[in-house]
Amino acid sequence: MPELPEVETVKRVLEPRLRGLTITNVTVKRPEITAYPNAEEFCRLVTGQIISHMERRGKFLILHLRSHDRIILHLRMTGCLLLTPADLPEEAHTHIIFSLSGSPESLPALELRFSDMRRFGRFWLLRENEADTYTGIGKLGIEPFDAALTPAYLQARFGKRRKTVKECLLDQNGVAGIGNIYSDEILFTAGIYPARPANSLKQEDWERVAAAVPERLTFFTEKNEITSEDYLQSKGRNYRNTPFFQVYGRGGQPCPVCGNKLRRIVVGGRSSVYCPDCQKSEEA
DNA sequence: CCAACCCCCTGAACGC
DNA sequence: TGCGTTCAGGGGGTTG
Repeated sequence: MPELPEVETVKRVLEPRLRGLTITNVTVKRPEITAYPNAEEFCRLVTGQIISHMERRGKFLILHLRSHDRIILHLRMTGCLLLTPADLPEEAHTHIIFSLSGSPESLPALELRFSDMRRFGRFWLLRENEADTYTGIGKLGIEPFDAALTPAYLQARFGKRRKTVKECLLDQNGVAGIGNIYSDEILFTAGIYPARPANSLKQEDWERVAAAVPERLTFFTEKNEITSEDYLQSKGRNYRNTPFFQVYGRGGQPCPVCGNKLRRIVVGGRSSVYCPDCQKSEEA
């Protein structure tokens, strides 16, 4: 499910509450979820470790441990991370449970639970200084809020490619964190037809894309803001920014800018919605 | 290098 | 009602 704004929201909700907690036990119910090392080894290495802080990189979450080992995870399509009192019933499709200690004694014991209906999500554990040849984080492109995200960067990276501009935005090794929803939203804001070949974009087009990427991702991240109580209450699935989508999932409805009908097409195998009038296939 | 497929999984929505 | 098909916001792998 989640793209950068959702992963960032998970990080913002959980990070302050996880800091300093000790992982006293780990239960892995579906061994395939731990991509590296194997489930048994994963549990052995994680047990007893203390969480220092949490980070997001692209759509990955990284739990930094005080030992400088780190737990890395990717939610993929339906993964969900919940910090919950240990006595609450488990969500369906709960595959990994981290028992935690260290919260104030007045509060009930906590668990960090990973549930994932489609089981595409993955966990990794990397020891301090262990080379990361497993997760793909090392190949990720720049963060969307990095000052390095300039029109020149995009043009240099994608300007000669024949693939569509939408596929370029989805390429995690160019800019990390954009998925199918926000690529549509970004291209709508930039006024660019999603199936346009990247090598047909002009300087001014890349300028609009470079501006729209951080602007839209910031906007949708802020719309997702949620208290940790509401986050838990909604099972981590209350993405409150969805009413603010301008085009995603709105094929056939009126364009929020010009009122003409939004159209749905397939680009790079992904469903894509755009406004034929606001996003011309060629610049005038 | 690239495009065009395949795979991983479950569940919701839709058509007949 | 039931059954089959299609689709879903993630990524990776193989083939030609």
